[in-house]
Amino acid sequence: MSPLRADAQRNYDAVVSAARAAFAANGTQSSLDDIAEQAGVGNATLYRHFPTRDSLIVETLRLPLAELAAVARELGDSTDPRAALREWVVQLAAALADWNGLADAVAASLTDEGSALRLACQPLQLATFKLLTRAQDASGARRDLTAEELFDLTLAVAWRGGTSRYADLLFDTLN
Amino acid sequence: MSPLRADAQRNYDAVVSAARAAFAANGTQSSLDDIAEQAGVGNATLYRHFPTRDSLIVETLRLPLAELAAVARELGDSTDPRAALREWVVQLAAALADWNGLADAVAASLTDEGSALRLACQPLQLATFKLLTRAQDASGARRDLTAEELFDLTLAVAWRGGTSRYADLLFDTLN
DNA sequence: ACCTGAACACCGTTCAAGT
DNA sequence: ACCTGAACACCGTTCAAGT
Repeated sequence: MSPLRADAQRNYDAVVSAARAAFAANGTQSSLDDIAEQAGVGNATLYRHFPTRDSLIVETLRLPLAELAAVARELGDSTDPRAALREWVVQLAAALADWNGLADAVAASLTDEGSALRLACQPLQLATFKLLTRAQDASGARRDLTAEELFDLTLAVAWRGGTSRYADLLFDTLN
Repeated sequence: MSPLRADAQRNYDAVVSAARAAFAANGTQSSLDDIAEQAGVGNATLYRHFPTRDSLIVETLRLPLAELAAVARELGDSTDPRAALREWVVQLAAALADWNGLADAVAASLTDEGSALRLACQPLQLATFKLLTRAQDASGARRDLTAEELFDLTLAVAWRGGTSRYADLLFDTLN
């Protein structure tokens, strides 16, 4: 929790910026050595700050995750729980499809107990649970579907591109 | 098309056997060097016979692909086109989920023009088209869904394990 | 404390040399 | 014709040496 030394902070930020650019351009499987080089930093410095690829992905996802959290809060107040759930699925699928390989990374993290990415996704799973339950209580979604299943299927939609077409098809499943 | 020399044929078969065992145990991303070693063959011999990983996967899939083709033929004669389509989706998803990484390999091959795996999957896509069209003509499936979309979504179901639960949920989309 | 380049083990792919 | 081990370039990860 102690603040980083100034040069360490600079390196940290440079790595995160380079990682974001590399992930956007070449997906989350981008070479970590390349990212370190783009950041103008020794490769071991990257590992010092981010011992796992997941931990680096999580840091680059900070903003999108915050945005999704805001979306979930808004939708939780909607007067149309069914429409709110639809919108959530669409936005979640789109966000998880933003970078190539991200859906794979998230899916793998779900079975990796200590993963930082898994931890970072828990708010998304919780939001899915809340919005699904609310829709079910308003008879806006079938009762035999669990939040785990819906999150998993949304992830699968993201894996195939995260288009709203597929998200809509998935949503039609909820009737 | 000329037959292989006897020792070459032996090596070929040994590689395919070792690949099948490795794919079943560790997924389709198994190390090719390991497979060659397990087969008791130099690594370059593996490459001589299978210039790409996809081509090796296709050869190991020969039997399951033939079985799926037989299933498709049977279902094409069913008197209940809607039930037949459901069964096809369930079986296709299960087959594509049989090995870890197989769904990823197939998905990647779809955008890889010269892939042997893409070619090998074309009969599956054609069967999906035929069975979907037949169900649609019998008012057993929504008309706004294309065979490409259904195949793609079935692949996504396979990616998440290929359980019949998910295949059923996907099927409920077809109403 | 933090950084660095090099080392290590691994992988996919290619090639010169063998029979 | 076919096989082989070694070579090459690459990657993730770790470590001894620096400041």
